[in-house]
Amino acid sequence: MAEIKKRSGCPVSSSLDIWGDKWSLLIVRDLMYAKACTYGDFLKSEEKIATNILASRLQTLEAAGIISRSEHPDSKLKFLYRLTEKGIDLLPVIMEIYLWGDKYFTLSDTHKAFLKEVKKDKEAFIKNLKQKLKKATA
Amino acid sequence: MAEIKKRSGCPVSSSLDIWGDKWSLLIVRDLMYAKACTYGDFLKSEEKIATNILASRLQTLEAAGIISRSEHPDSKLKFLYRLTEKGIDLLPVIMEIYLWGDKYFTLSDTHKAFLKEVKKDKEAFIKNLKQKLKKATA
DNA sequence: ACAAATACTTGCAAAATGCAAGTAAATTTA
DNA sequence: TAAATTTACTTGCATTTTGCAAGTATTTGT
Repeated sequence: MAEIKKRSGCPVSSSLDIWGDKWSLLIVRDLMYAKACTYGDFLKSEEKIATNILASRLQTLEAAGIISRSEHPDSKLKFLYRLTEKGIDLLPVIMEIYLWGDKYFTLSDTHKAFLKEVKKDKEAFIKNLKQKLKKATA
Repeated sequence: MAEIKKRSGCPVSSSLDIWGDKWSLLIVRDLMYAKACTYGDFLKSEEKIATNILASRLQTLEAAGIISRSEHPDSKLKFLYRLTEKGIDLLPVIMEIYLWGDKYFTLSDTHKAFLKEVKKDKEAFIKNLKQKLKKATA
């Protein structure tokens, strides 16, 4: 893994240096829903990430301490990826992106329903989900 | 401008399709501080964006309705870029990135001071800044 | 009239992305 | 128990994006 170079001391810039691309936050999104995913689970996502890109992003995110990789209880063939606490802390970012998307895109009924829930009480929703995810931490 | 292709119906994915790269949100960040920037102003930022990339991103962001381009009152040579309301609505996203960065990077005193202010009352800070930016809208 | 400023554009090399196929180990199936 | 399948990747290659340096056209200031 080539280490990540910081373009500046700005925390926004440094954050984007790590996960500022079209795929990283989708991996985080998947883990936010699923709590734990295998490599194959990520490949199944609607956006169809290429397998080499997935491998590369998983490595970067793990190196950055945002996700963890551990053995699957059922099989030595599988591995489980989860959010670390640092990764869980990206949840507010993801949620604000969802809310922006809610305002400026036409959403499916599923997403509409999800965001209706979120908007009822954003803080509570995030807090609750954070707790659930924290319990699943390896 | 090639139009932006959506990878899926997920609002997070669609958002990243527009501004999910290492530069777009830094442009938004600059406008959040400065209210209005010229092309040259963006080039002066610490991260040193390449001029062709800047031109490309400004076009994309304008096409997406996130920023506006208008004439400079002082000179026909200059143009002013500002956030539209859609762009201003990205502020919560940026602020959550700031807060994540605050937790996981070592910050300069300037950034520390800034984030201390934010954390005193996040909602109020965002609301206030939104209003200020809205007044500056072209 | 000439030089400087401003907002880009262009050309090219390097890096990242995307696609398809391949590999190695573990597990399931016949 | 041997063969087929599953799983997590890796590899090779074409395409796209990025980054750097230089160039251009218009306007402004001297």
